[in-house]
Amino acid sequence: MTEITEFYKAETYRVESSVGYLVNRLAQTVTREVDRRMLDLGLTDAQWKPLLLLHQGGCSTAADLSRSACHDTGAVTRLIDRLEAKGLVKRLRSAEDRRVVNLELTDEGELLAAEVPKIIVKLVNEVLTGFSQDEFSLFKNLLNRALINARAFNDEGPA
Amino acid sequence: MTEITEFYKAETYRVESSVGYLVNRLAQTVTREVDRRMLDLGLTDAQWKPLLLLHQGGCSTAADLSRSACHDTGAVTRLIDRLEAKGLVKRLRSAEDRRVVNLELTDEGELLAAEVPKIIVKLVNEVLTGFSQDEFSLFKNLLNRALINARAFNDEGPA
DNA sequence: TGACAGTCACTGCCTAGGCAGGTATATTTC
DNA sequence: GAAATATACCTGCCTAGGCAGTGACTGTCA
Repeated sequence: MTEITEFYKAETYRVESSVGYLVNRLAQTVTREVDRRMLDLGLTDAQWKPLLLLHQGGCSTAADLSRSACHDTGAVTRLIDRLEAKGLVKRLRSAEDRRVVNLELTDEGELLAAEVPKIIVKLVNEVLTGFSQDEFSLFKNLLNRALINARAFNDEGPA
Repeated sequence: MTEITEFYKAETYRVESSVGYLVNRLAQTVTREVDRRMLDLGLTDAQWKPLLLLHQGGCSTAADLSRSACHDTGAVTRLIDRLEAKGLVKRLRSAEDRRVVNLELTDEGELLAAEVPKIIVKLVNEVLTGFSQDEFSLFKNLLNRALINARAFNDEGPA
């Protein structure tokens, strides 16, 4: 087990000065901006990801999507409900495995999905304004390492 | 206006390889772990922050909390409803300004709030396992710069 | 003083996700 | 082939937040 450095102490902890605060606020702020820029497409931040995953072929069922986004399957069911109601996704019961519902984008869904990367890429590049290539790599490296540390919790499970 | 580097391109964009993905996943994973560790206290990730802010004296009204967390005032109203229902917070209509409802922790609320920093600090330090002091500083610096870039969107408003 | 803008808390309606439980179907194991 | 196990999807109930609109109140300024 690696040594744990005391970057923070309970006695002097302040919400606003924490890394956790920064990470959450960054996610919150960007999410909100994505929502705003997706308004023209009639999409939300939660909806563009499954749309793009279906478009790019990485996922084809609700189970795929829930694994891919680390979301509850119930949440995904309802997310698909909303996408289906908007006429962007079709549900097709699989013939091979009758438990499975295959998801397909409608023509309109495909059209929207194709627009998504342009918006997202533009925004991410803007958020990284002023970053050098080295800083960009380092940022990803640090985020990745923090994520790996955090993920370890899930695996350990309750003692 | 600073130059914007094309770290990502729309044609080759993949959800899983994006910095945005890392930031969101990190926030999501840590949030879920906080929820788990707060179970004993009967708190959620959303609830420990207002509790601590009231405890430390940084906030004393719903408006304070909504500004502090960048949340909708409606969301805060309902968050306080839940904290009040748990017997952790009291609402006291202000005499000086009768629009204002002053918030106070109950005795039980104070007790819980005092436990919160221990849990949070332990978790954050664990997430930063393996980080050097330099990396820690750099991480905060990069997050801060990204956040400042992202915040600029809100200020600009629609064109 | 009386209109007006701003602030505070709240409400209804929406999207969104977690958890627990249920049903149908597949797969594995004996 | 029957029983146990796993998987896929769905549902109800919960917390949670955004947006728009409301009523009560305060401060300002003509």
